[in-house]
Amino acid sequence: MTLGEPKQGPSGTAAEGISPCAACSVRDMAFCGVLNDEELPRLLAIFTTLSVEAHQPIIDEGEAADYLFNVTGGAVKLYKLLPDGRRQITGFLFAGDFLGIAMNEKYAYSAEALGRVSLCRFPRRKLESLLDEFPKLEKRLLGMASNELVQAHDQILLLGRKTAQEKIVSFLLSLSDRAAKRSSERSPIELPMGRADIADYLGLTTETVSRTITHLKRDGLIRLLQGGRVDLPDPAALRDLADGS
Amino acid sequence: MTLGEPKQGPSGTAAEGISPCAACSVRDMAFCGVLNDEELPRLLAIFTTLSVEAHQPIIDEGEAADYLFNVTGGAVKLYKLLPDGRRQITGFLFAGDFLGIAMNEKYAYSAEALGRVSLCRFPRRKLESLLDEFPKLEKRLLGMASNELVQAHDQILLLGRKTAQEKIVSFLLSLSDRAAKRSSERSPIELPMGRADIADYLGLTTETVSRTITHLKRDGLIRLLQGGRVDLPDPAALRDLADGS
DNA sequence: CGGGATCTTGAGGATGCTCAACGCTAGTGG
DNA sequence: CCACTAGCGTTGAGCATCCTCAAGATCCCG
Repeated sequence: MTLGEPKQGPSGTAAEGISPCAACSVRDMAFCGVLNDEELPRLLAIFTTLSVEAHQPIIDEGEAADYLFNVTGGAVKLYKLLPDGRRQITGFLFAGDFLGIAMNEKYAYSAEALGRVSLCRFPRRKLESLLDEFPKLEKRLLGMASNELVQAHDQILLLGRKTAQEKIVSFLLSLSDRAAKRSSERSPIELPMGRADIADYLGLTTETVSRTITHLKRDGLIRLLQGGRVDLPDPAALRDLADGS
Repeated sequence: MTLGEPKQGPSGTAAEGISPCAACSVRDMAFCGVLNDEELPRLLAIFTTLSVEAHQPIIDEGEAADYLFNVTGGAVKLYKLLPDGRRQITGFLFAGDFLGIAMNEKYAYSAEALGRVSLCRFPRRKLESLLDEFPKLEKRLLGMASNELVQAHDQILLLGRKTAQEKIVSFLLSLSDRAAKRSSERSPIELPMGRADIADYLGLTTETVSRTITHLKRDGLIRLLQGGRVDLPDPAALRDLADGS
């Protein structure tokens, strides 16, 4: 089972009556942002909002890709597994990110809620019909896919050729950059994921992640705050560390 | 400079007069395949064919992404560099593959011809206009971008969590699969790239690539033939090795 | 047939992993 | 209110995989 229907939260009721898009804080960042107020109802008609509790699955690799999602709040991890249990996290999603571009009838990876997550869920067939109706929607998705590919190649460079410290620093900076795009503060940054998730994202072990963070802390390059928040006092120095220059 | 104009080969003349698409062996696999004979002239009007000699650059990371390409023959490597010279090859392209989806005004990586390469070159602006005219073209590109994302995530899993042997075996199998799609034989496969390129693609060194190949050879899992060709006598056994099961 | 590049093989070493113990924190229930 | 516990993070010691450095083998092209 892909999505636990019973876990559908109380926000599902918000879809009745008033438009959830009106109050949506990520509408401009998400792909829906290209639709104007007259076109939006066509989109509204096909999606439902829902929320998923922490640690609950959202999609499972290999299942039929019947739904696509927009993350409107919270954080999501995407991952793939090898038969013996080794895990690679392929990405983290935050508010405004789209879930499901990378598919092929079947989902290419699994997704799980990091904390409580709010989502808009679109039936793929219906969304594809809308793409025919609104070419600018399709153009937007193509642009987002292109951006995701650029990021994927950055991650490939990181995994293939960077040291543990460069990986950690690159990771922190990318979180900082993405927070800035969501018009949050650039620093301190939130770390909604645990050390094991960071390790599986960067191709390391939890021990190495922990040690490297301790090292950065001792060098005064980062500061650990309450609630898993991290302060980056000298972003410029970190940028240099991130690619070994 | 992105593309050495003087290197433009004699095939450039083929664009005058008869359609190069009529004789194109990869038309069905490439994105042009969705256009019928009446629509094709609109595409013909905007692109030029050219060939690039071995080891010559095709695009450079960071340059303005003014052109997109279709590979019609030969092989191409895509790569990114770190400031200190470390290199990560992010992919190899063969006949029928599209070059340039992953961009953002600027190219996200560099591309270089492995041997002599034949290309169709499209000015991006003009191609984007055509996308408005032919939505099915845009749909096809979105589908290709989606496929590329799936493959990128496979590569991320490989780089983050696979051993040297699993990486090599996965690589050989993926070449075999892609050759099969181009309706070539599934085995033996061609290796148009050197050991150093394979190493930079898999996040290894040339020595480790060489040793691992030697090891596979001793175990009878592969056979090295003339001209850098490799025979895979037992694909099923290799599939098991590829993901550690 | 010669020479440069590429590939292979070997020995030693370093980065990051494995295995293990300890500390911290938050949630729980008495 | 506090002891208890479970999960997570940190630290340490030893080790394995893969890298580095080096030399020899092979191939390819002139």
